[in-house]
This record gives sequence, structure tokens and C-alpha cells, in this order.
Amino acid sequence: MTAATGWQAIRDAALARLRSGRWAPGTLIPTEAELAAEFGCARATVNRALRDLAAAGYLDRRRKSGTRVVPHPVRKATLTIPVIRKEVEGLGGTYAHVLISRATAVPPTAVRSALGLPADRPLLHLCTLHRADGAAYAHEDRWLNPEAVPGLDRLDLTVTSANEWLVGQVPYTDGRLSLSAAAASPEEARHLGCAPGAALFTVERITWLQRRPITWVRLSYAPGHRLTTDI
Amino acid sequence: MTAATGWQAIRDAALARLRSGRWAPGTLIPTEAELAAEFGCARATVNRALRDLAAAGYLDRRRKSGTRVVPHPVRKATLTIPVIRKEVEGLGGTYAHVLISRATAVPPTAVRSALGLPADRPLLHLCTLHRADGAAYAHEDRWLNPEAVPGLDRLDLTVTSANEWLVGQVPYTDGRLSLSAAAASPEEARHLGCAPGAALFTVERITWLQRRPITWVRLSYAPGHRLTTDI
DNA sequence: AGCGCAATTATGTGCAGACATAATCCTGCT
DNA sequence: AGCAGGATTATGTCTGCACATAATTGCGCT
Repeated sequence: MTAATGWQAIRDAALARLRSGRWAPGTLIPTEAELAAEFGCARATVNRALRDLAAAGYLDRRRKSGTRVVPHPVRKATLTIPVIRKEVEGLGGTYAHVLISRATAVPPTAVRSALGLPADRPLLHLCTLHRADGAAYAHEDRWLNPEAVPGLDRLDLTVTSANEWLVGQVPYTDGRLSLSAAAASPEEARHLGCAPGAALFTVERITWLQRRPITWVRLSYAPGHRLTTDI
Repeated sequence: MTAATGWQAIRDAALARLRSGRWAPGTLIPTEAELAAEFGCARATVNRALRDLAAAGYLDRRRKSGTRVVPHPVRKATLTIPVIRKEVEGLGGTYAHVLISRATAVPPTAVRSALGLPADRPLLHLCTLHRADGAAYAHEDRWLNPEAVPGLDRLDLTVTSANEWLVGQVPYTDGRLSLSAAAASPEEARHLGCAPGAALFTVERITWLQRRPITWVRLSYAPGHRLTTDI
């Protein structure tokens, strides 16, 4: 089970003691020097292992005070920018997508100001429906800055989704992600096959490359979608 | 601005090069040995800095191949178990809470099976409303295992919320967190002051201490709530 | 050309020792 | 008792060196 060696073996051993209750929440664990003696390694190696567990939220380390087991681990969840095709296929489904609309227009104020663009700058507006096994999976509403995305005009969006193409081809340096619940708009309801006003889990995301806005996108998942993580 | 020293200074310098575009997404950066020579430090120190950036999702490091700038940084968001009082006060609001109901009952099947409890085990059921500046902030629906929470009967839940008391006093070793959107139930709507069926951002959480279930809780935030993070 | 194996190379990890730093502990003074 | 300041101590970090490991490169053979 624990095939780890080196500092990872020590980390795993420590984690086992945490899980078993041998090192109880809120209590102090032995010092680095003591553990180094017990495991027969250098103190630096123990330090590496315990630092890793502290970064993962399991331990609280303080100079002079020692290392304490955190009573309420605060774990970090990885919020990916998924390629939705892979997300669907990872769940064992068959993926498909449909380009609903494509137009160049001036975006709404909320989108414009979130991206930090001047008032009358037109963007490319795309609406896409992502399907899993034929059923609606998520509705995508996207505004794209054509100046920041070279090669966009040569792309057939009915074959490759903007989502997948951007993730694969267009880098970014900064981004902001926002999770919320929203009532389904009439259009979302029509495409997702739910009632208007239904509660939808929505993910909004903005990305920049060196201060240049790339895209604003809102994904509205079909009713029932959940984002789950261990903590 | 960058008062950092040691390996953190090198990390910051590298991050600045990433942000400035001097190290472009997808490209290779100099080797550890080269950077160590440039910064006048040991290779191990550069290693520490770059390992940190790789853990943060900015760099991709491979033996022999070198270190490459990740085109799409996948950042990690910290999903805390908040003490809601602090969450509200951190936003500059005045916190208050109201105990809506308190009863011992057998939980619904979904809660029971999620916790892994036998069929007829009664739990303590609490409903609480959290307020910010007098306005409803979140509705809390909680099932508590009294066997796993000693001292519960001596607690005045009208003064200290179960949320805060548990976070402060009761440790856990494992947990699961789930984000979703849900339509407001009639009771939630009444307490949150919104229409029944309104879209609510909900957080469900289960915690165990050494396989012993502690609590199941669902927080339904008032309409408009968002969880935002940089990526 | 195609293939396999060895040399090369960049990162991964380990060690011992040293000093830095922060926090606690403790002593002695008032 | 209360306080200031020094001793103590556990973690934080750096260095130089060594070897491990993975992956690419490239040589040499067929």
C-alpha cells in the first residue's frame, strides 16, 4: 500500500498516525529531531515531510512551540478549468456539443467592466450547448476578445468547441473564477430542458494574458450538478 | 514591495518574470544551475523556489526535460469550513444567529446513508438562521451525532451557534464537501426572505472523526451569494 | 532507415552542519 | 506580584556535496 520511500515514506507514516488517532487533533507531535532519530534519517528529511503535511493543512508548525495537529484541517480543492469533453468522458458519457449562436456585438456592461474594456469594443459572442449521452449537460455563454486570440477566424467552432480550443491553444497568466447559483433564463431553460427559473449551478470565469482580456465565460450546468471534494 | 529574502525572493522574481511575459507560457525556463549562478545561491535554493511555483500550478517540472511554464495554470482554491460569524464580520457586517428549531429525530435516508449510520439511529436536528446586518445571510440545516459530540447537552445553542462551537471544539479527521445549486424550500424561503424555488447556492458538508460520523450540514446562502477565487 | 543501448542531462532527494528566527521559559530585579 | 531581558528551544533556511532517477540524445550496429 505505502510503496513510498524517502521523505514521502515519513509523510505517509505521519499521516497514518494522524488518521489512526495516535496523534490526536490539537496535540503536539514529537520534534523533528526525535522523529529523525526514530526514522533514522536527517532532520531535513523529517522537515520536508512535515512541511508537506503542514502545507496540506494537517499540521500547524511554529518555531519553538513545535508541531501541532490541526483540529479542523482546511484542505484545498483544485478548481480546474475543465475541458468539458474530458469531464463528460471521465464520467463515462459520450460527449457532443452544439454551437447555438455566433455573433459579433458589444457586450453587456457587466461583462465589459469585468474584463476592463472600453465601452464600445465589440467582442465575439458564442453560445454553446454541451451534451452528455445526448442529454444537456451545460450551457456555455462566452464573450471572446478577437484581438487576443489569433487564428480564431480560421476555426470551425461546430467541430471543436471554443472551450476545448482555448484550453489547448491559448495561454493565460491571470484569471478569476466565481461560483454561484442562478435562476435559469428562458434560453438556458430551453436548451437545458428545465423550467425557466430553475436553480442552476453556474461557474463564471475571466482570463487575461498579460493584462489583455481573453474571454469571459459562464457555464450553467443542468439541474442536479454537484462539485464534490474531500476536505 | 517584495521584502522577501532567501528562496522566497527567488520565487517572487520568477513569478514576476512569468507575469511580465519574460518567461512565456509553454516555454522552457533556465535550468536550476543557471538560475543559481544568476542569483548567487545554491541550486537547492532555486530548487525550493521552483518547486513551490510548480506546486502552485505555475510550472511543470520534469527530469532531464527541464522546467516549462504551464499554459493554463490550474490553481487551488481553499475551501474552508468557515465560522460564519467570522465570514460575516470579515465582510464588515454585524453578525447574529437565531436557533429556529431543535429536535431529536431519525434523519432522512439521504443523510443517514451519507453518514453511514444504521437505519433507526436518532440524531439531533438543528435549524439555524445566520444574519448579517439584520438581513438573512444563510440558512443552516444540521444533523448531529450526539454520541460523537460530548458536552453537547450542556451547550446553550441560542448563544453560541453549533457551527462555531463545532469548529472551535470538535475535531475531525475526514470530511467531504459538496457545492451545488438548489431551489429554496418553503421553509428556507420564509427564513431567507426569498420566493420558494429561488436559486440558492448550497454547501453540504459531512465530517467524521476516526470513522465516527460527527455531523451533516447544509448551508443555503441567501440569493446572490458568490464564491470567488483567483486562479 | 530502424533499432537498441549507452551517455548525457536536468531535476529529485539525501546528508551533515551551520546559522537565523521566533517564541517560550525562566531568572533576577524592582 | 509584575516586569524586563536573557537563555533556551524548535522550526526555518542555506550551503556544498553526493548520488538517484527519469527522460532525452545520440551513437553504433544491423
